[in-house]
Amino acid sequence: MSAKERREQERARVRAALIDAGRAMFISQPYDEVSLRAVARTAGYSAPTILNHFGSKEGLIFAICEQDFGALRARFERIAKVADPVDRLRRLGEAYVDFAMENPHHYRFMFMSNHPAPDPAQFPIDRSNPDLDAYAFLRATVAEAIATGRFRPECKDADLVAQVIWSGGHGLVALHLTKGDDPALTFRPIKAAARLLIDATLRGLLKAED
Amino acid sequence: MSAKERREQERARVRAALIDAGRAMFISQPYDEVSLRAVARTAGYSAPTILNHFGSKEGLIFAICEQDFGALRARFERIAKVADPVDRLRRLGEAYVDFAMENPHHYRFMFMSNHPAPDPAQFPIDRSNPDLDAYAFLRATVAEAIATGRFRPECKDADLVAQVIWSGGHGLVALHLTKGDDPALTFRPIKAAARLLIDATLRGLLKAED
DNA sequence: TTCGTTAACTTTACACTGTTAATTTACTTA
DNA sequence: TAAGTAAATTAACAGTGTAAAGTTAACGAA
Repeated sequence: MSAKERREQERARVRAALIDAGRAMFISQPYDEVSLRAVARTAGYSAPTILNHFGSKEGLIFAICEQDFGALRARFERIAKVADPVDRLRRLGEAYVDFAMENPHHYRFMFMSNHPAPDPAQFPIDRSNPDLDAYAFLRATVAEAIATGRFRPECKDADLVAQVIWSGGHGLVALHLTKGDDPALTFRPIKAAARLLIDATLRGLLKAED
Repeated sequence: MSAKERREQERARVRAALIDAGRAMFISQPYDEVSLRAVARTAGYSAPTILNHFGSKEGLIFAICEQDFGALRARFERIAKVADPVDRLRRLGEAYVDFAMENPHHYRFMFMSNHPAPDPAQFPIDRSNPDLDAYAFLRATVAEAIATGRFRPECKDADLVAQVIWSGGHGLVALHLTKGDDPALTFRPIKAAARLLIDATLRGLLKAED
């Protein structure tokens, strides 16, 4: 093994250690309550080391999320095998809501925080590959259902339909994450709401016979 | 005028000045990019004066939002006169989306930020009065539509149905506010999406004959 | 009128934050 | 062995929200 390779391996090891330490804290605390210094301390490094590896605090959090979103991708891959595109949409919605509630801080950072899109050079997300990108997967499934004539005639635009469906799922999750503990809002169990939401949205978008 | 009254009036004047200065900055910048010191400076006071009046930074921002949400309430009051509850729901959805897009930072703070519910003593929002609270208004309208037999039989729970409808609207708005400038997501115009979303959601929830 | 009280505001200070710059340390290579 | 390089460190910067202490002015009672 060359010296350069060894250096790179060591660098990857440190990077992994920082991500692990960061994840341990980020699982239980949201983005803005996890301080770089705290992560660095638990990892056994100093704060600027994180910046050296990830460029910024957001870079670190994004790296953590990027890794853990593999779990969502894995579920998508299983769902991709479902033959009927409408069934697939249903399963997709359930998986999306489940994932968000299991990883609230990840979800919050990825879909509810306003940050410039991460540097594609450092974190390449293939937006055109449905296997890797959640929205692309949704859009492709919608397009398939449109192509096979399942949607109502006014639903010809796959992006528009996908965005309407995504809005429902995201809204349900986001409200629960931000307002779920508001005692004045008697939230119904999210599972029940998700079921009604998915059923109603699809019924409203699909042709009557479905 | 008694001295005490004069003092209270002066206090209200300062309070209004702080709110005005805060609003001017908060219109164009989100919550976390508006610093107390900056607001205080433009209002001609020192930072702790804001804390004296509003208890915390969030207290100030909430006071600003609380005032400006009067515009939303005014629209709701007009909509309240619409006879048909389903028509009312439609109008409600449109008004909600419009308001959010016209006041993105207010919306972000009120519905997309995680803060403990504001002290009810200082900011009393009557949750039971539909004229004042957006969710209460939505819920009451849903309940009326349920009572008059417009919704499908599985839609008996006004809270559940209201939360499903709210999810759609909130999700659409929230996605546009956080991801609206992501070049990889070709967002369709929000007006068009809102129309399809509202149509589809209601069609999916209402009885077929509607 | 004068004195003590009170309220409102300011200055100062604290404990943080993410980030940058300068510096040290260790290792590789010529 | 000497030079060079990469990666860590410490120190420092410019902010933040907020708490405590100090200042000033107006008020009510003697």
